[in-house]
Amino acid sequence: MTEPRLFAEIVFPIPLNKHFTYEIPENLQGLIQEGSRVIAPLGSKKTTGYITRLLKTSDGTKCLFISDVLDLWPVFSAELLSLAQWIAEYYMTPVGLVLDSMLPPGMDRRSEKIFTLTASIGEYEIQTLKKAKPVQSKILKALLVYKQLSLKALVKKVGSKNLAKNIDELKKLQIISEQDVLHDSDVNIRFEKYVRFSPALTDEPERIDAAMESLEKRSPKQAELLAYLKSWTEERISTEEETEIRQSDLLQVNNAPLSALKGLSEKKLVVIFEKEKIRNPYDFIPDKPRDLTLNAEQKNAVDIIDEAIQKREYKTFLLHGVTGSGKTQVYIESIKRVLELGKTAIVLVPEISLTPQAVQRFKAHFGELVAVLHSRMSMGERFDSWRKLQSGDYKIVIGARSAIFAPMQNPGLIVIDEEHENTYKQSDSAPKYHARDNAVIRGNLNKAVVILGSATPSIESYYNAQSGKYTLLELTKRIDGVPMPKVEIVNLRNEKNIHTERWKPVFSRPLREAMQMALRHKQQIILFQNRRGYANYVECYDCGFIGECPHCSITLTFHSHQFKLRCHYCGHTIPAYRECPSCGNANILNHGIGTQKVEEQLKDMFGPDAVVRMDLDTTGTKGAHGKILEKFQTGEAPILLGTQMVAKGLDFENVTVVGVISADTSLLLPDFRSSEKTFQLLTQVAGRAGRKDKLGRVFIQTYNPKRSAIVFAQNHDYASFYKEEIAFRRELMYPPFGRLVLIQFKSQDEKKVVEHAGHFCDILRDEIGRRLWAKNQFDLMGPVSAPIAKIRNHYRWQILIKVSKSFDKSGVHTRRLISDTLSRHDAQYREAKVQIGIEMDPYSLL
DNA sequence: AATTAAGAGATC
DNA sequence: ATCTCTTAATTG
Repeated sequence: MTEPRLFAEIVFPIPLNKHFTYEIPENLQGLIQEGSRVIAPLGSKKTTGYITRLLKTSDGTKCLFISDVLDLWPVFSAELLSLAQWIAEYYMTPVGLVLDSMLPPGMDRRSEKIFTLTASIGEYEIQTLKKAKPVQSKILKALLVYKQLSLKALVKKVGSKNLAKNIDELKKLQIISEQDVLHDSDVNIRFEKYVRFSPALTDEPERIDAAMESLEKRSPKQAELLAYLKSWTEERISTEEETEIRQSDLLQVNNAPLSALKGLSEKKLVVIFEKEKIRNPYDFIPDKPRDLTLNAEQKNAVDIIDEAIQKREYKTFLLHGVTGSGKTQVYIESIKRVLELGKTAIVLVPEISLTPQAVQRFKAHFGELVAVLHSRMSMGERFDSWRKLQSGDYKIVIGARSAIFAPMQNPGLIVIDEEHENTYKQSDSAPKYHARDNAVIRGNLNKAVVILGSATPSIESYYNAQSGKYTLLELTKRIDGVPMPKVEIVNLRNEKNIHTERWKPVFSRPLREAMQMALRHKQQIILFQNRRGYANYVECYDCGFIGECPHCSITLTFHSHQFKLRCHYCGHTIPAYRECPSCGNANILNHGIGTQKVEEQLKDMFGPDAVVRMDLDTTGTKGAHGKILEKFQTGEAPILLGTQMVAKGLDFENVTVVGVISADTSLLLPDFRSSEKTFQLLTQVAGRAGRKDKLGRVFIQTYNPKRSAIVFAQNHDYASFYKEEIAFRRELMYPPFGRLVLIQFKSQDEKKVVEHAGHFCDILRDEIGRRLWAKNQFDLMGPVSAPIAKIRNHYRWQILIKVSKSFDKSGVHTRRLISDTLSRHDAQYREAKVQIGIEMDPYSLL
């Protein structure tokens, strides 16, 4: 009796919104499940694909066999598969790409065609061919030298592109042959060699001594190794630890050559074996846990959260706690409850605050159960974390946004720390998802509790808490009774010399005086300026010429260190102007303030060693981040200056003065969220001041002292800020009342971009028009040139769609509208030259 | 006549 | 995404 035939639906990690049906060969039946990774022939080669569904019958006519299965267990659980489906639909991204982004990079495998010479060909034959078939002659020559080459390598060696026909001819003549070779994955399990006594010897310890004696004379090194291994083993047995020793350690300690060990192994005295090595960049010994005594508010929050945890139901909490109110303690306590139920936990933090210190804090409580996942780890490190999470060895993951896809078994709790942070929105590559929103979906699928924590919740989340979608928990007091810092607003317009000086002052008098006072008392200072480089832009005083990037339509930023002008979008760098390239005069002005300029002035005022600067330019190398913070922590440098990086989660006891050099940098951006962002930033920065018994002072410098984002931040008044902001959002139908979709058009050809954007918009209007029931529900903005009209030589245009959420709650209508428009536009106007990108719920409109 | 460059179409 | 096939332009 033959087994019934089985089929499977597969998606591939390619930008193609389609699945394929394959047949499962008999020998793989039972090994392939929904969520498995397989190798299957696609087009002319084999590729890694993901099984989304098992089928009893096939629909199509053509149907190939799956070649192989890649893992013992499916890499995607049923819940992750569902989550991927949801993301694919909501963000209008092919499922294959979504699934791909859920795995650590480097795991997939693909095949490649490799060509080899089959006939014996020499210089003579190659020369003969040269006239009639020069390309074929070149192919043979390359193969003669390199023996075997892939198509890609062949193209490179030969120097021409379309080799297919020539290769076909050579194949027919049986001069060359091709082979489909399956490549290994880029990342693999790493093994390490270990040594221990042979089992026979451990039973009869006296034989060890006998062996040592007999080796003493002729092989002293071997005897030495045995002696060391013996004492090692005895010590290990007494502490009930594993008795094996890492081969490299054993050899290094005894300064012995590998051959000595080999000798012992040949005599069957020791066994050398391989063990998996887990690559973990956070492999330090955990600290002692900090005191976890909770205050009344924290305890109350934990109790309410715990109630939901015990019910094993989905529920989302918004934990609104002022800076320094101890939200992390609430997380840790909640995680403990979840672990007790045999469940696991996911903790998301913004990428920049994923410091070793932050990880250390969780490791102190959960030790070896903690895994870390973020994009700055190496492939091997991510792969190992991922595997041990899947196997259940790790119970907790701390990671950046993509850790929301961690392969946890039975997650019971998902924490999103600083939930308002825009780093949770992926906006550069597909899928353009929001990790916080995905967390809520995943929580639902896994019946897990979700905690969104923030001192300054996003307007959307707070609204959800108000309307009952989330449950609001508040922490209004700082731990240990530390008072909120006193915030002073400094109106820069009142600062003297502003009109007589060409350069606007960096430091106002009040801030300067407070800094001097703090330094005198050996206290520390944190300064915040949300723009790196030296100056915003350079301008010629005489003719008005402004330095701009030739590839992107933005001004160049002056970096005084290297005396260069740099584009912050594409990195284009040119020497700074000594005289104006337009009029030739040497009257170049630096406008605006960057961290470098601030640093320079600080060094002038307080000496060259007083400041450490932390921004993208100084934290480029590995470990630089930690070194800078250490310099500040030890008090070596009393002033820490930086961009956003210094605003987040840093706790230093001795900081009494915090200064915001310019609050206007983020306030004046053309973005409906600019005042929300400013409020959040100022509140976060202010939270860095004052610990324990020292009262902190915060100075906010601005030219717009009346702006509500600034005034409310001064008073630590989230409620009033929310009230004002939500009214504005409601009136203009911005989120959370409306849904935004950004459609971007990109091309090197400016005319084409404009044309396509216009055409797309026409169809969009037409599509809206034919939906009579939807009339006036969609608001179109554009097409317009994007705020940054050109990046890396690509011109950018955009259309913004705004739709009321009360009309289209789940977004189906909007997605339908867009996909209909897309297919019509594609059909009439198919041109690869213009890229169209669709982003749901864009975070930045820039 | 052969090669090269560019565009369209399909992938089970 | 990546490969293959088609078509038209380029070249000696």
